Amino acid sequence: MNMEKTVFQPLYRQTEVLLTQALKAGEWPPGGLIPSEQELALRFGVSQGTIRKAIESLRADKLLVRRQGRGTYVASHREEAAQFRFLKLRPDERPPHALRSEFLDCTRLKAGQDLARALDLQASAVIVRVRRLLWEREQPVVYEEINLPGHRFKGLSAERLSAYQGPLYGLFESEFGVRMVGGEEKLKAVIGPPEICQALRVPAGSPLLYVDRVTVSYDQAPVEARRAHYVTREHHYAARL
Amino acid sequence: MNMEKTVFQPLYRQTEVLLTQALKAGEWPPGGLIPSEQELALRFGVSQGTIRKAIESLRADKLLVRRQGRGTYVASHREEAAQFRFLKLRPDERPPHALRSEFLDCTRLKAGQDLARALDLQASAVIVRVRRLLWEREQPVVYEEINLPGHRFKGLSAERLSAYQGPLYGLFESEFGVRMVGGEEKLKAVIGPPEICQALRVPAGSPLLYVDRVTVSYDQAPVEARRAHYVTREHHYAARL
DNA sequence: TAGTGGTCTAGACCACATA
DNA sequence: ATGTGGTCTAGACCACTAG
Repeated sequence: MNMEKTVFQPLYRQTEVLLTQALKAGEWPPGGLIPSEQELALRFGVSQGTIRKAIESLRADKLLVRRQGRGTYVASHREEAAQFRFLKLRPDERPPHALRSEFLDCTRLKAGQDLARALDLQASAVIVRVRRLLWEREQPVVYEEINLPGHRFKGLSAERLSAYQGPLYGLFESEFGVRMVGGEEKLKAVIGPPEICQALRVPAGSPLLYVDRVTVSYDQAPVEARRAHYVTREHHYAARL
Repeated sequence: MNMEKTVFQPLYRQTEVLLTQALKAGEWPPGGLIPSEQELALRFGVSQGTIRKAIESLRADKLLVRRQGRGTYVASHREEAAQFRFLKLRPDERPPHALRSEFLDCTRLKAGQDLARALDLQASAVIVRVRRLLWEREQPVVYEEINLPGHRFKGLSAERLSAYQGPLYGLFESEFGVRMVGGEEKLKAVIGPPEICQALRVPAGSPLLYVDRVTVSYDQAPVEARRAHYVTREHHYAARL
């Protein structure tokens, strides 16, 4: 009988969606200040407490950063705190520190079936593929292949990559307006392919940690498919339960 | 309102601590109902809103489960929802399903330096060590060694383990009053040791995913050190960013 | 119908940053 | 001194569950 189920969404969820849309539209730049609770409450026609709950949810998802006395900011990959959120490789003994990036090449090609599925594209769509090594001191520890939808990364080139200082996702957000907000990784232990072992300066046949990442932007839209091999001889992948 | 300047903690944090202590003391059993917000507010002398915030924090940490119209319950490892929180190995293609446990042995020995440090014990303290295989259908996929502080797991034996049906952490919480609430894992890709490859029915020299877990109970006290080898030929370790 | 948690509001006051 | 977010309270009403 009662076929119509109420599609009830609480006000603070609706407000959260509106805020996310504003973020997605780039209404406030990464690292920028968003309006105060009072202003937002007025704009959306809800109480301050409701706005607060919506903001708290976005803060928990690391889309916003709150600073008492100063205001609420759009999270940015350029901040110190965000550096180790996406790279979970840590030295076994020493404290972690930033890795140096060496770009190998940057090419454009057709996505193909697998990547098209991962990135929610047509198999004939063009993607940009970046390959690089990450070095810790004089030892490479990561070899990775980064695949991006071509239409969202138009001017990306080897020169532009090499010229940029800082985390890759920082470049993506400031130069291409694509902000990575989350992702999933699938890990396997594999015997490293010969050419990758060579690039990583480890003996042929060494075990490597294979990491398959799909990174998403606002609304969980996939915008990056990354396949990496980690050297875990003196490092480990850190996960929380 | 007792607010010391130097050690200021908001009221809802203090309330959270009190609730955690009650949980730790076993005032309400796992799976059991805790008092309503009204009762707790009265008991701790704070408003309902403050109690709500404390409970929400514990719910986010998966120590409590709330059900509208019914009440707030102590989280339990026997519930369906908690099954895959600690084992992140998933089949590449098929949907995940519960694994069968085969216990190999259960022995008592001195902790030694490494385990003593991980479990916060004296090196001379006695630990219980359980070794087992986890099977998916007719194929073993996990070999693991589980180390527990002997004084908290007095009657644990091979017979008792084999007799119990369901998740291991369910037995720990109901039989020994030790509830696992979180943990950290360190992952490495390794060449499987011969005896472990043999137990897992994979060729000698196969790459395996080595997982070093430290599991904690209330107040982040370590209560388990687990070393496992995963077969990732048709499975992967799933992680979120 | 009674009791639970879930949502929403309004207002007061505190802590912090900046000018 | 002003404006921001952070905490705490009180009360109203809604949604869900169970007897």
